[in-house]
Amino acid sequence: MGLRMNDPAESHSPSSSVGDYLKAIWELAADSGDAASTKEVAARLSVSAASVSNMFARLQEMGLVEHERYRGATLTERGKQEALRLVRRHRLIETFLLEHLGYDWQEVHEEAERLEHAVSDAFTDRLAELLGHPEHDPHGDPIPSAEGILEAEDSFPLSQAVAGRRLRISKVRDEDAAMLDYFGDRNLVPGPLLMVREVRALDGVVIIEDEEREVYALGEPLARSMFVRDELSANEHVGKGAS
Amino acid sequence: MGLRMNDPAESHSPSSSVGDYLKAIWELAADSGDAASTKEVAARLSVSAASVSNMFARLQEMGLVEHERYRGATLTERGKQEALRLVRRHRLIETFLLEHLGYDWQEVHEEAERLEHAVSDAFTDRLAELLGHPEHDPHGDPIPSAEGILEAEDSFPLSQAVAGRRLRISKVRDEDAAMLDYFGDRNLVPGPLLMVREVRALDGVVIIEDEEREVYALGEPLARSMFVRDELSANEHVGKGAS
DNA sequence: TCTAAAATTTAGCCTTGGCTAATCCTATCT
DNA sequence: AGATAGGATTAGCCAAGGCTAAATTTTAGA
Repeated sequence: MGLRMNDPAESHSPSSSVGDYLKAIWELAADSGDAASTKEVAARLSVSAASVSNMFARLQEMGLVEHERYRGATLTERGKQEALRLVRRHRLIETFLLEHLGYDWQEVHEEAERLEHAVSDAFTDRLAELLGHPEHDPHGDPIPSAEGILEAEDSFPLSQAVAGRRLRISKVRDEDAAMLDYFGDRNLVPGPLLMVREVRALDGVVIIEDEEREVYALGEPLARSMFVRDELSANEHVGKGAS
Repeated sequence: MGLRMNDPAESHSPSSSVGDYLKAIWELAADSGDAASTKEVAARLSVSAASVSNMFARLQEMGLVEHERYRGATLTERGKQEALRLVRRHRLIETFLLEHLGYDWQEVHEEAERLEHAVSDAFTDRLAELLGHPEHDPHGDPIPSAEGILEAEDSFPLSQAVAGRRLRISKVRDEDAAMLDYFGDRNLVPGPLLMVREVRALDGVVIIEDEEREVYALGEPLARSMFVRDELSANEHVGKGAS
């Protein structure tokens, strides 16, 4: 944008495009564990693979990702912090839209996606205060702290549950509006307890019962979009430490 | 960026740059009455004159301004509506930042300037509802309606007042942070009544007294930044209709 | 009226972030 | 091992919006 500067540290806050890439890489790493491939990022951002390839090189230049040719990109520490800043903004903004402006689940994502690039850190922190410093957004996703720390994740998709367990819904995927609606209409939102009646390997259907004894059979796509946490509180923390 | 379309009507919402130009032209027209010159717009947007010249041509192309070479630009009806949409957003956002997020006068402008390009009309209208459909922002500036109608302006700068009049502060210019602070600290904000003690042609100093009998001598720059309205309520509405 | 200063426009260049088409790796299948 | 499909990269292009320097038009002063 015209401002010349040789400063190699480039402390500008990244453009909105750059931020979108960082967030996409972060999200992909979060659930595939691995480096984000050109193709995955392209799909997520609705952009051509060539553009992604191009941007990977620029992000590397800026010190935001590590990129080995033909091998995908992973965030550097700085890249991760930047991504988390955006995630924090996004989730706080979503919370605000849902709780104070009467948005419904589907409308929220798009608006937050635009706003997260326009607000300052000062705005974000004051918004957090207005909202009472929530630790999760209404989907159940944890909100990174202002210092860029994200709560460790101990939930797993309902599709991996075992029958007979008591579970608590921790979050629902916010990618598909129709699913969000389905869950929302039935009060299958973060918070309530569930009982797992059956997990059918045959077709991936999971049968659950909620606290009102209502029973639902969820097909695999739905079961993969609902995340749950084991409900056994403070007694089973063995075998998770080392190994 | 990249979406091909021949549609001459170009119903895209304008880019943030285009919006900035439209708003600048609108604001300049508002207080100079005339077409906005290249130089004025350049100064207001901190951009080179060449860039403005360039953009004037593009805005003309888009049907947003009327531009005669070497003669400045004026908004078309469409351009004006677009500018008013942004002004509405800006003023509602400022109101929200001041009233709900604890911003102070100086911080507000910059944040609103960025946000006004990122929010949707839906957001704007819901925000208006949250705020109770205010008709003025905290500076005293009227907020255009969702339909793009702006209240007629009947205030004038204090520098044009005459001694002995009772006036009500209707707004303060929000361009200079130091001035805003000066006014804010002394509760010279939209609302209160003033008595004009003296208007000194010699040096432009205006001497006023507020409702607490506090007396202030304001130099011309300050007096030009405070806008007032005659306080004589519902008896003098003659000679304003036709003619 | 003529001329010089000021404002405006034009020309030519840059960066960001897209795109398509062509080429190049990698990995997989036979 | 070798052929080949599919993902990744490169090459070359585009538009938006900036910039500076040079040219042009207006305007104001003598």
